[in-house]
Amino acid sequence: MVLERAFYRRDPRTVAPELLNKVLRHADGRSGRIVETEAYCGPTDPAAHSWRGRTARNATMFGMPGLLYVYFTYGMHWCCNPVCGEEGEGVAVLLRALAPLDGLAAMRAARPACRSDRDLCRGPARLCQAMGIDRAQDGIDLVDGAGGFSIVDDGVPPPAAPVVTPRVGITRAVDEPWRWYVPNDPHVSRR
DNA sequence: TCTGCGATAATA
DNA sequence: ATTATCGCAGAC
Repeated sequence: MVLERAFYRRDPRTVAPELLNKVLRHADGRSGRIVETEAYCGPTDPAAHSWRGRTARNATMFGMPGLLYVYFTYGMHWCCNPVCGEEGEGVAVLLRALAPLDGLAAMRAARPACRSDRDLCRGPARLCQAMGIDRAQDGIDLVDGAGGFSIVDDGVPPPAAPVVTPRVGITRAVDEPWRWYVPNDPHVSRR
């Protein structure tokens, strides 16, 4: 049910499409189905935070697979990534959108500016806001669940034919087709 | 529905 | 200076 460490211990380009339709769960009851992901491939990927090696900010990205790397950007937003590959590789998958499943009231309360439930988790920073993920969750283990979060397989398989596109919001390696999303899902950030 | 822009601060 | 973004305003 809860994804085991071996699931994460693979190339992020393999993990990212397989993460589609898995469920991100907060221990407080909030949950959402993952509908959009991107792979970041470490020191060989100029768009990855780990491109120039390990720093204080990206340290978690070089940790054990199954940890959650949470980073701060644009002066006000948090985004989260399950760490993949082998420890020390610096590879991860950015969670870009969820279809909200449970705990919608708590999500709405966490995002007072949000008008429509469709937008609750539509975007990497929006989903972190809705789920209650920020600096306190950087480095938590999604496998043992001790940090209050886990990713579970509830039996819904990944789409047989996910949509593949270049990644969003980057300025380097812009042509690499390392974004995947569930076809025809209204909760995907940019269609 | 789409486009453009300002907010806001850590990082390198 | 740049940034793995968001929400609002204004146009259509």
